[in-house]
Amino acid sequence: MPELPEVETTRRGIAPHCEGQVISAVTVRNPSLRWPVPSDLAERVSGKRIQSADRRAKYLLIHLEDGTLIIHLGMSGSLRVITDNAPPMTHDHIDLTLESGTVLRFNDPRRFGCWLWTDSVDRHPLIESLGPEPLSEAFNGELLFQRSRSKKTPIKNFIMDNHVVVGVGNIYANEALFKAGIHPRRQAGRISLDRYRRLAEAIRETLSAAILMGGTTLRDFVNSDGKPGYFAQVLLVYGKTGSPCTQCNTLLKEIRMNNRSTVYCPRCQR
DNA sequence: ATGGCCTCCTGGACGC
DNA sequence: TGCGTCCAGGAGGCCA
Repeated sequence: MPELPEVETTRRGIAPHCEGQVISAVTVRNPSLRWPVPSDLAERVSGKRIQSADRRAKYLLIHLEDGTLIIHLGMSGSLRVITDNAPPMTHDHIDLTLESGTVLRFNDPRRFGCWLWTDSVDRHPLIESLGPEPLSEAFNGELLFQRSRSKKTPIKNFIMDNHVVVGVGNIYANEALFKAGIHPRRQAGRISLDRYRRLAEAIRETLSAAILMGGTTLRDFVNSDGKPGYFAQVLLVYGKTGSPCTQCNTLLKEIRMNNRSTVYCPRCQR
């Protein structure tokens, strides 16, 4: 799935097409997503003007006059801008038709994504308890240090916890820990402030670089134009088990953590 | 409260 | 060519 860079890439792709537009129709072909698509979604949003296409964590927030569409792409979702009346394909579950004729089309083979509507997004249970954005001023080494005291969970699990910091998924957790030289299994509560400063910087750098390259496409991520992202070409550890470390030539090792593939350099990461 | 595990679902890769 | 198995970018919810 789309991790934060892929969601941000999607947001930037759809924003110019939908901001200021009025929604003229909603077509739900399959409401069976992670949570059922609200049966009154069409009447909630039809005729409403889109104020902005925003993002919080990996949620796309389509702000309307009187509420917000909360969209998550799950593991396999994509949102594309359709301008040529192309017919819907398999797994094209939802169309948002705009007054301009442009269609925002949601495709999600695994259906782990969601489409919800709320009139108070800041108090929505999926949104209100999220940690800071990794690219904001509020996110830094001090924050990670403070929140990690007495935590026994491994550092990789810790930085993937949305209550700590949002938007760090499996690929970028692996990459950031490698850049910061921290072993993914190290206990979060036993890492120094200094090392947390390096880690916060590594997370920030990794995510920013991925956004600049349009996200990571491993199998099937496409942006709003249906194009892949290019960050996969510069991954340092994820998907590179058995390859030599770019720093020391030691062969990269793979372990499972929470059933997610975890790749690291046994020499550089302590 | 904390941490770890399961689960939702489809499809692609791989081995036999 | 076909079939079974495993794996995948998330993250809420449940259980100990």
